[in-house]
Amino acid sequence: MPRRKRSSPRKQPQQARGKSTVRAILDATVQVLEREGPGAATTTRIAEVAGVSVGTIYQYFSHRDAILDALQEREFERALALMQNVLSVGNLSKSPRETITAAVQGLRELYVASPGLHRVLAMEGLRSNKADRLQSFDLRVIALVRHFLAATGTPIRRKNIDAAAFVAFQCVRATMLASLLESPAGLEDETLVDELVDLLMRYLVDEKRLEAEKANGHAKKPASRKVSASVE
Amino acid sequence: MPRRKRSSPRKQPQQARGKSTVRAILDATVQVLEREGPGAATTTRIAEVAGVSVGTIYQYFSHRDAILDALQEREFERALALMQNVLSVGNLSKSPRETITAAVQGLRELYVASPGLHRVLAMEGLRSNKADRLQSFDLRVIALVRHFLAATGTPIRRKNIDAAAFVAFQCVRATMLASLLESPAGLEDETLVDELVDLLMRYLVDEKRLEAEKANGHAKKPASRKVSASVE
Amino acid sequence: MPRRKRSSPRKQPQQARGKSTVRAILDATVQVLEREGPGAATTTRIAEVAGVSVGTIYQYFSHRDAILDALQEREFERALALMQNVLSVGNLSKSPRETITAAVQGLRELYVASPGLHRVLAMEGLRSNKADRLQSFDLRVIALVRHFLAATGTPIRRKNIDAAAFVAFQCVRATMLASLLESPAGLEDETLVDELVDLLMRYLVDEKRLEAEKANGHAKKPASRKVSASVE
Amino acid sequence: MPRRKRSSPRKQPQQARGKSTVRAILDATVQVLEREGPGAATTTRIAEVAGVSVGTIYQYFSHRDAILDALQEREFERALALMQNVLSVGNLSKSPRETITAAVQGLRELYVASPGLHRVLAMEGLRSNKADRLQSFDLRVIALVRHFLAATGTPIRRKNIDAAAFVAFQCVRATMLASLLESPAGLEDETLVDELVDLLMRYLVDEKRLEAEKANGHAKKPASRKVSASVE
DNA sequence: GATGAATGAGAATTCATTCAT
DNA sequence: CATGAATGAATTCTCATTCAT
Repeated sequence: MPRRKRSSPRKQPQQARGKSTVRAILDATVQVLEREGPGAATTTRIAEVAGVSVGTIYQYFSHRDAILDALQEREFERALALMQNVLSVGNLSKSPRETITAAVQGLRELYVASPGLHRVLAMEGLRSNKADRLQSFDLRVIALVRHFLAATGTPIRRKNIDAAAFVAFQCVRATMLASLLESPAGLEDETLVDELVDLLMRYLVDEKRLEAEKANGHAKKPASRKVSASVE
Repeated sequence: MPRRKRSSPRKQPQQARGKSTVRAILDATVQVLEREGPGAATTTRIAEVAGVSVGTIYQYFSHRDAILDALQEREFERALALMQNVLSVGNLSKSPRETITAAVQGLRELYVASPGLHRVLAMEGLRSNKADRLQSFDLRVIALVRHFLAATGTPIRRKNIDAAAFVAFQCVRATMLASLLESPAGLEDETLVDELVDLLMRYLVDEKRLEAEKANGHAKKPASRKVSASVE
Repeated sequence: MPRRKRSSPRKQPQQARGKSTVRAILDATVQVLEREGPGAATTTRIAEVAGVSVGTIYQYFSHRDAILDALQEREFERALALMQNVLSVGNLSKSPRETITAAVQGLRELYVASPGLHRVLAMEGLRSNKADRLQSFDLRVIALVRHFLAATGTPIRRKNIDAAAFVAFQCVRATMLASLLESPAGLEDETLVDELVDLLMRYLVDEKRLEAEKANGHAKKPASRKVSASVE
Repeated sequence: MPRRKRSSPRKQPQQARGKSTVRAILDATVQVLEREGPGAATTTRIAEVAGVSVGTIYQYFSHRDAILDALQEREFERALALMQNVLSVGNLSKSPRETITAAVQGLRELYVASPGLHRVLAMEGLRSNKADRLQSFDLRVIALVRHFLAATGTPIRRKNIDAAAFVAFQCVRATMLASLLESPAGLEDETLVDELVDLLMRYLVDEKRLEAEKANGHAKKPASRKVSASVE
């Protein structure tokens, strides 16, 4: 009886063995996705590659999609960790362009590492509007960014930070994914990063004010407003 | 015992009846997609809604996906027609921002008209790398844009026009689709268009030079270079 | 939406249950073939009769025809076992006519046991030129026969043993099948066997020399030539 | 509504146009069978190749299988004409071996001309036990043969002429078909004919008596018994 | 008579999920 | 806990046949 959706939450692995089994399943899924394509990622095949039986999968995941959910979660965590790293205190002194470059570069590495996975995650995202999951990720990133902006005083051109974050996120994500899947001629990796960085800089940062402030020796008090965002 | 797969190219409707049947099938598909979601778009359901039998579908489409291909083609045509209209001679005098706004606005209407369809088209695009189809669409749009740019002399900031077109296309497409499907709070329709227009303007157009030229009374000879693209 | 064709090699039953399931499927197929005719042998009906679900069939057979292939293999094995028995060492002293009679008689029993099956196997043989499968069977039988001939010193009239084996095989097979399916008046079972035996004797064996040798007290050294075949 | 079997006998073409249409359909069927294989011989494809519409086929044939029936009839007629020719009065003086060779040779030409057709006819023969059709053909051939034998006085070894005719027919048919479809190495066309002729001669003709009679100057009165058949 | 669009029952095949061992 | 054989609903696609034009 396939595809019956039940919400009985599966056991959270509480033992070491469980943890490694879950990881094996997730890794197997990614491997299958990368090497054999989305069509091959059946529960049976995943179990095979993971070295367990189908039954075992259902010990840890309530249904097939839960595997993908977990994978998405994992990718979110990685992206978040990346952002946290890029926006960490140690980088407060970097220029906005440097910071953005680091972020885009980092994200690109995430995508390059497993394009097949991201392809499927994107498909799943389209298939089932799991807004909440994405939402929470968004919120965390935005919080991170806001914090960083406040700390560095980077002058932001956008009024509506939420909208800007959404737009920026979609642009980066879509462009990377598409370039990875289509690999269009004349769009080498560096070009891609350069274009995206430039796009983000011009879209997000008020470069005029940035230079002024730089010249000014950072005279402005960046933390004086919760978020220094304005258009003009 | 039907088993063998033969990819007989399907009949092009030669009678008036056939034409309308094809349209009925396509429309039914869109309708199902919009009202019942991607999962409901089975050949049986489509036939049902179209008021024909399954067999009839296969008179005109070699396999289920061919319906989606046709639908994509149709949307491409519409988008192309839109662009052609926006970039038509009558609009040569419009400002770049006005032109871009018109384009984005128009595309948005296309997406709003059938978000479910575009969702599925996006999914299909991810599933099967049909680069060629997209490619030909891209090329035609780019040709259109190049022509327009050359005619109006809009100063373009990007060096690599192909890359820029690719990035711009992905940004607009992804953002629209996502905003339609997720309808995130605080991102109303006008906001979306505004953000995208601004993004495109800043990414594509050399606004400094644009203003200079405007002040200059268009002294520059725009057609003097094949494509007036430069960064700075 | 199952669509993609993947020819995953099916599992070899590793548990006792699997073995008996495979047998159940094969037996059910034969039963359906015999009782309901070739047209009734759909996967669904076979599963029904076998007391399993369709899915189970596909655990062990990659596609419908694979069932028939397996059945053919099984019949080949049986025929081979029969021949091995007939041509065994214990029968070296039997006269050629006795040996041929035993072979034909035995084959007839195989056909009589499931004429419907052999009908379908013949049809399949015509439909898809699976030369290799037949070839390997042929070769094994021919090897068997050559060996026996060499051991008994039966004088063979044919020069071209391969051609003769082919012709003989086709004659026996076709005649039996046709007589079973058409059951023509005046061709009772014994008549059929008699006719075939006589046909084979006269076609294959050099009876003149046979008698001479018999009179001679088997003075000839039969194994002196690899195969004592000659015309005249 | 496929495969509904009705027995409304279609119109016999009474006009010239009808005749040629029927021929076109039959020829198209053979052509498709030969060039595209049994699987391609759908009514639609046949109509296409014949240059008519499907509807037209049903004007002359009550159902698909009727086309094959007609084709079988046509082949039967050809075979019969061949036999009639071979066994004609002009050939009374030929030796039995010459006559048989001519017959086998002629049949082979029939098979070689359209092996694909004969393959399908054989399959159909297996599928639907249309004993009567075959029967009437058999009877006519046998009558022909009996007549010839009586006229020439060829001494026949078989007691049961009907059984012998059946066996001989099956042997020739099966061997030819199989050799055509499998084209086994080492069985060239002449070999095949030689083997079959020898097989038939030894199976059917009493060669000892034949030579005796020849030496005797045909002293025996061949017509003295209705059929001069005996086993020794 | 001819046409060919429409029909729809029916066939093969897939794969998420369960559960007895 | 793990296993993997069994399940069966659901899906795609075919093709002989009909009948309105």
